[in-house]
Amino acid sequence: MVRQKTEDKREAILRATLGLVNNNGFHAAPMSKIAADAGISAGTIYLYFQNKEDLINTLYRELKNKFASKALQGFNQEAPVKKGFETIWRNILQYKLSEPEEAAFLEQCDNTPMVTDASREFGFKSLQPLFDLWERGQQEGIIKPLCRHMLFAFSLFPMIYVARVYIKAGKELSAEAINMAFEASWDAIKT
Amino acid sequence: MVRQKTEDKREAILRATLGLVNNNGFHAAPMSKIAADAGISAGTIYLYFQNKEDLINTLYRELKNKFASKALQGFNQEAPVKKGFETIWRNILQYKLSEPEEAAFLEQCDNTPMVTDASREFGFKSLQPLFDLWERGQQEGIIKPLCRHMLFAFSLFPMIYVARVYIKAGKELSAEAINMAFEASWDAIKT
Amino acid sequence: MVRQKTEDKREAILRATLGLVNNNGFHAAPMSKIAADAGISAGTIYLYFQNKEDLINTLYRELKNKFASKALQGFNQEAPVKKGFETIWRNILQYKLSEPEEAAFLEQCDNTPMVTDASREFGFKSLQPLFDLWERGQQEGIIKPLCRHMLFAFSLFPMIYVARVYIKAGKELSAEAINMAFEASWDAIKT
Amino acid sequence: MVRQKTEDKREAILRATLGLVNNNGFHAAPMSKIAADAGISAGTIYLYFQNKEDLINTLYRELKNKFASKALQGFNQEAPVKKGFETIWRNILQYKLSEPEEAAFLEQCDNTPMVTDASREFGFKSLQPLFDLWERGQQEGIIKPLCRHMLFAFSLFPMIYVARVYIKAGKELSAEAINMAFEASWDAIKT
DNA sequence: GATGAATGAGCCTTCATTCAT
DNA sequence: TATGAATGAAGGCTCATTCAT
Repeated sequence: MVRQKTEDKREAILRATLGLVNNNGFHAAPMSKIAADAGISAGTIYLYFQNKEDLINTLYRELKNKFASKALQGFNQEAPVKKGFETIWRNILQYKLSEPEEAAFLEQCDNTPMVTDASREFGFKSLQPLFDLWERGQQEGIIKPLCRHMLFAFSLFPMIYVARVYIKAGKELSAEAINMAFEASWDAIKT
Repeated sequence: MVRQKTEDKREAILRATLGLVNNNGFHAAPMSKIAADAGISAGTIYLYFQNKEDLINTLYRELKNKFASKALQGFNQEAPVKKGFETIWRNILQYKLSEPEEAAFLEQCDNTPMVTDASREFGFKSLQPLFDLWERGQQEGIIKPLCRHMLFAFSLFPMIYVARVYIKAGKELSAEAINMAFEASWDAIKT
Repeated sequence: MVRQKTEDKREAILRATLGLVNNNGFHAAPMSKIAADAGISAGTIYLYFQNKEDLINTLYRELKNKFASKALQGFNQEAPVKKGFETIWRNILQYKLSEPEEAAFLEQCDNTPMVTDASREFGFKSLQPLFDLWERGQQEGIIKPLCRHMLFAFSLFPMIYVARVYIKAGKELSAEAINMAFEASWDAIKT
Repeated sequence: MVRQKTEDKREAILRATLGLVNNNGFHAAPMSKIAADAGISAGTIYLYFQNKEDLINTLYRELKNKFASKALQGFNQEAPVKKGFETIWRNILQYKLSEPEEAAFLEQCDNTPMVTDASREFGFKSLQPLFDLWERGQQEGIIKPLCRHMLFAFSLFPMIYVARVYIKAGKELSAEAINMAFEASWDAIKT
């Protein structure tokens, strides 16, 4: 069998990119260093990705996909609103804590022109089931009649921010603190 | 008079930097363009700042200072906790809405290695009076016993995020929406 | 059969090269694109040609050969000088008009260091019968005693240039214009 | 006085470009080598020219200008047609022989996509007085009713081609040969 | 203080060529 | 024979910074 472009190499490039961008931002992740970290030659990257923008956006989308699938794990469309929300909320926190590198990368991407609007839109849509849940909650009168951006801002952003701070400081979040944080999140959006 | 002229130039450089970084991120703000926008020569920047990092960090700190002074405007240490919090909360929102350029710049800076940790720490400390207020609230049993990062995340970050989204979309926030947002913020941290 | 297939591939490579070089010049004809256009793998080219220079020079020589055989079609060594010259002159024009791609390629090659002097010399020699004819004409006192380069320049180059201009503009050359052009060519070299 | 971008440096860059392109074609004239030959740093070129295309086109236009002014030297609008034509014809030959480097460069440019159509058009227009002369000749019935491309092809292209061949071979053109060549040129276009 | 021409390291990307399969 | 993934040396260009004026 003819040698195939190995999935391994593609993965290595993506992983190297993730690591370098996380360490010092996009400006510290030149293609040459990515190649070196991936253990390949610079030109090889272009066998797997069209250019740097494509590489970054591909990584962004793959991580967003992974993030969404983790976030929705065990989520039951028909569960009560609060229960469903808690599932997703804890999933997301869990992701942020257990995959801090990926999480940090995704956050970096929200502020760089290297990531296209299309990619960002794609990322946003990955949480559609959560938005549907909120809408149901609003119809049931359980959730405040705020737009999804507001709801996101009040119930998820804080936790994401907190996770980042804790990760950076190397501290641990106690189960109790997490419970309180969830209650705060819920309080913020419930009617 | 000479002194005046000199101050002008410094200001012009800072303003040009703000504008360029905001438009397209750090990578679109080369020193040469900053100089051009400021109406001076490239070399002149180095009479006022050691290098690019110094320029960015200086701007960051100055804006943080301005932000803090606006945030604390009219704030009375001895007012009731909720009242005091509301004052600051509305001040910050006001700042985000009326100085979107500066606000956007500060947020950009939170994700770039160009801004040193020392600068970030400096920025955080500028809101000390708010942290003191929270502590008093906790002693009075009015505010949840969360760390300041948590409290910040739940009561201020959401509003900041919302303001950004609205600014970007060019929409206006109704007084009513603002009121609801404040209540959500307060609900999130009050006991 | 296998032999057939192999010849096919060689031909496909040469044809792909011709097409690509003609469209945008040598710099737009990378080996990878040639391979793609020929429907083969990049490495395969090197089974048929030593390297790019060899490929280009081979194509150049083959086209020069084809050109010469067309140019001399129906040419009779013993015909009167003017008659013989007219035959070749019209053949060449015909070639330039009916095979513009090949003609354009050959002209491109006259200005690139990719084609060796040896190849160019080879190309020049392919018109030996015409040079012999001119020499006979000079001995008969019918043709000006100019060197072959001069004669070529005055009687053939102009027509080639004109054909190129017309091809580029997509216009047609009328039979009358062709006749006039031939007379001008003849006038230029006849005594 | 503040140091100015020296005209010298600009000239050095143009001269280096001319030399390198002439030696081995465009592909042998990388910006880095041009800079080295000009005795400056690579980045400096970009202070004088926007990019490589701009550099090449600028050089092309400057040489065309120089060429045109040499070609029209001593040309008198009101002289008899043949006389006027001879003046220009000999001027052009003189230019080709005395400035072979420049001439060779201009010819290279006619076959590269690096030179824009606009530049080529510009170059063509520089000989307008000659075209006017031809038109007058046609009105007077002295010159064949051919389009300017044809006239150019028959009366100037050959001489240009010859000059190139002689230059390349390092031979000299005798005054007699030149006279004959002129007569051939005139014969080709006169009625 | 102020200038701006000059630098040169470094970036992204292309492409002729090789070689294990 | 044929493949095509892999290479790595260039190439064009940018930009933070310096320094002679």
